[in-house]
Parts: sequence; C-alpha cells; structure tokens
Amino acid sequence: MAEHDSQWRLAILKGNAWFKDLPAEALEEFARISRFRRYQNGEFIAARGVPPEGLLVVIRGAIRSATLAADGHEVVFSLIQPGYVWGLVAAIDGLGSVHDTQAHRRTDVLLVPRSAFLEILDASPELYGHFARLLCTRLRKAYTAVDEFALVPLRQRLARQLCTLAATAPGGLPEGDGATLRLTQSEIAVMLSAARPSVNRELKRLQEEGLVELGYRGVTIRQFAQLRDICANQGLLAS
Amino acid sequence: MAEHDSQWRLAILKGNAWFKDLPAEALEEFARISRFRRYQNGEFIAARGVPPEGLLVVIRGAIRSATLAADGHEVVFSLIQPGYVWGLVAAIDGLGSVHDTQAHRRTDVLLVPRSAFLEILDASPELYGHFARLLCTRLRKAYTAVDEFALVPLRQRLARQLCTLAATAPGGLPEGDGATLRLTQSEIAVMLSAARPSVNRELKRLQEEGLVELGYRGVTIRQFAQLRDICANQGLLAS
DNA sequence: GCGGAATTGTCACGAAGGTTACAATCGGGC
DNA sequence: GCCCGATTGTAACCTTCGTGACAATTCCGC
Repeated sequence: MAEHDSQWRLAILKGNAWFKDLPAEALEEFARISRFRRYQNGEFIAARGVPPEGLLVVIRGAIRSATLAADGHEVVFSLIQPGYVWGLVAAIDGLGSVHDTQAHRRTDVLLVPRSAFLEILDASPELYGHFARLLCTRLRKAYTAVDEFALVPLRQRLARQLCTLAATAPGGLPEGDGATLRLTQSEIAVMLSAARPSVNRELKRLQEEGLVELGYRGVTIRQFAQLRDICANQGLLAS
Repeated sequence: MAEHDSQWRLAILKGNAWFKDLPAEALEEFARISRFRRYQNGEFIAARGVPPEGLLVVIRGAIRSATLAADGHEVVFSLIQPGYVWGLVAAIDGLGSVHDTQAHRRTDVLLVPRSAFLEILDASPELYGHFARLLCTRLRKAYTAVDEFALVPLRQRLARQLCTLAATAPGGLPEGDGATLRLTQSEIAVMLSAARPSVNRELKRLQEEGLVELGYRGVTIRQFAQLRDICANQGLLAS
C-alpha cells in the first residue's frame, strides 16, 4: 500500500509548504518516522489542553482548529488545508493542544510523532532555525487576527472572507467576477465567528450594492474589485 | 558609567525571564554585544512594517506594543514590563515590526542588534531551541488573546489580568492576598484594550463584592482565590 | 493649607452585533 | 405535483461596551 511507503511519504513532505525547504537528509528522516493516518468527517483529533501525539501534515481534507466555550460558542481559528501543518507549537513545547481540533471532512494526514520529531531536531539543531521562522509566521498571523477581531467590523471581515474564498476556490476562477461560492450562510458565519442573522444582514447589504448575488446555497461575486476595496477601507493602517 | 559596563549588562540579562536560562557563555556574548538605550515617555520605538534594529530587553519603564487603526483607534497588544523582551519575532525573521511600538514612560532597555543576535544563534544553533520555545509561549498567548476577545467578557479578562499581575509582581507577594498593584485604571484599561470607564465599572463591582480594594494609583487584591475563580467561571472550557 | 494636575467616579447615550423567534423560500425525494 | 427538511429573510429585543462629558477626589509641590 502506497500509504505505508516511505518514498510516498517523502513525496508528500516535498510538496508541503513547511517541509520542502529542509535539507534532503532531514526530509528523509521525517518521511521514515511519519505515519499515514485517516480521520473521518467530524472525528476529534485533539482536545484543548491535551498534548497531541505529534505534528500532522495535512494531505487531503481539512482540519478545523477552534476553541469551544463552556456555553457552546465556538471561535474557529483556522481551517488547515492540504499542504499545511497542524500542531507545531505543541510538538515543540510539549504542552497541551492550543485548540479543540477535529477533521472537517474525511481527512488524510501524515503523523510525525512528537518524540521522533524532537529527536531529529536535537540531532540537527540547525533545523530549529527553520521551525522558529515558521513559528514567527504563525505568530504574525495570530497577531493580525487579534487586531482584526478588535478593530474590523463584520462587513469588512465578511468582504475579506469572500475575497479569500473566491481567490483560493478549488475551481480556480477567471478573475473572481462571476465566481459562485457554494456555501451556506451558516458556514460563512462560522468562519467569521459571527451570528448567522448578522452575516445575512451584511450579505443583503452587499447584494443591494450590487457587489454580490445571493442564491440558495451560494454567493456569487459580481464586483470582485469593489469587494476588495471594502477590505482595505477603514481597516488597519497601511503597512 | 555602569550602563556601558558589560558586567552590568550581564547582570541584567541574568535577571531576565527570557535569558537567564541560557548557557553562561551565550549570556556573556549577549552582554558583550548589547547596548544600553534610553527612550523618553511616548517616544516611538518602531512602526508597524518597519524592521526594528533588534531585540529590546526592558530594564525600566515599559514598552507599549499596539496596532493603530486608520480611525485612530488602538488595540494594545502588550505592555512589556521590565524583565521581558520585545521584538523577538522580527529579530528572528527579519521582517517588519508587528506592531506600532512606543515607550510607555521613560524607559531603559538593552538593545541586542539583530545581526549580532543572529550570529550568536547561528554559531550555537542549540540556542534556537530555547527561543523556539519562547515563541511557542508567545503563540499560546496570542491564541488565547483571540479566544478571549471573542468569548470572554470584560469582567473576567480584568480578573485574569489582576491575577497575572499579582502573581508576577516585582515585589513578590506573600500569596497574592493583600498585594497592591501600583497601576492607574487607565493603564489597566490599556492592557485590556478596553475603555477606562468600563474598567472602572468592573473594578467597582469587584470592590463591592469585597474581592479588591481601590486606591489612588493602585488596586489591592483582597481575595485572590475568588478572583481566580472568576477567571475560570463561564470562560473557556477547563483545560 | 492651597492650587493644579492627575486620577477616579459616574452618567447618559449610542453602536455593534448577538439572541430568539418565526415566516418565507428552496429543492430533493416520493 | 407535493411534502418536508434545510436554508434564507426579517424583525424585536437585549447585552456589552465604547464615547464624551463632567464632577469628585487625591496627591504633590509650593
């Protein structure tokens, strides 16, 4: 079975944004110690506070990383897509998982067990530099997220989400205009950690302005450029 | 002048939460290359997007790290107190500063220039592990901040802030009860990115409940244990 | 002890967005 | 074509917290 083949795993790692720049020997080591694993849709991968088994390199599907509040509310932090990695912080510091994490559909991953991960790093400490820079990337993203939550109103967060989705849609869209995102408004609300009626109100507003068109289970982008403008408007200072 | 004395700088580093656990030789190196610097109250240290000179080890005063929105609003990320460090992310990845940063009063720091910092790290890559763990700490804090903004009401964020400050106060407090934090309510508000009157309202509430006592430029913790309870109450799921 | 700056206490008001509830609509399966 | 569950549209209401304004208090230097 290809999934148990170290060469196959090496190929995966070579295609991964976070691993591909490592030296060849390190990659081979990681390929050797990693294991294939499949999660079913909705299956729990880690609970907040519990140390996870190791690093997960997403191959197919997606991993949803969120915090559940006692009252049932949920803040979705990220939807980790194929080519990215989950669990780096916990793998390095050995503490509990930062978020409650589940598979967002049927999801295939490579598991790099924490102990083996650390052994490789300790044997070649220069690799730490690479992962430290990765952590920096994450940190910058997290800081931005805080800023956005505190400063950016729903309308703009929605516009940004739509732009991002349109730009990274699996279909690959001509230039955004006319693209139809097949999502329910509830799903969009979850991504923004907002209430569904609020999202509906803002979507309606965008529709009145002619920027989008709403359908039964979808949103069609009509004026991609103007949507983009909304993101920039009144947002953070240009950097 | 003691400020130009490498031994003096070494002593500072030995008292710093982030440096003291490094091997002695590394500490001496850092002491050798670091420089004393003084900022006046309100002086700008770095602008978002501009690569800073290096790492700043706070000796006295405080550094305010925030994002300024176009409309003048400000989200304060952290108020970095003596004993802590500013600028680690930018020092490692070399990109622009994450936040707009200024001295929060007259502030003394040790500057560890980025180039020298990296030279030391590259010469002893095992040090990267140490700083990687530090980055993990920061990342956890940032993730928590996102969750908190979205999920946790001011009352609890305030309680947590008070507990944290009491626990890490420079004086080292018997067990928290009776500890007096010497801060203005404005400063507390800034740390929480909240409005000063809101903080005042919540502080008053805590005072009525007998958990704290308010003074002119200070807050005295009366019931540390109960304050701690408020943090946990209704907050995120226990971890 | 007096004056003034800093700080705290308080209030009325408003904006953003969550909550609940329910009606209207869609679309697939029979 | 019809039914039913899923989805969307909408409204009334509430909570939280920011804003702006101002009075009251505290401290510090003179």
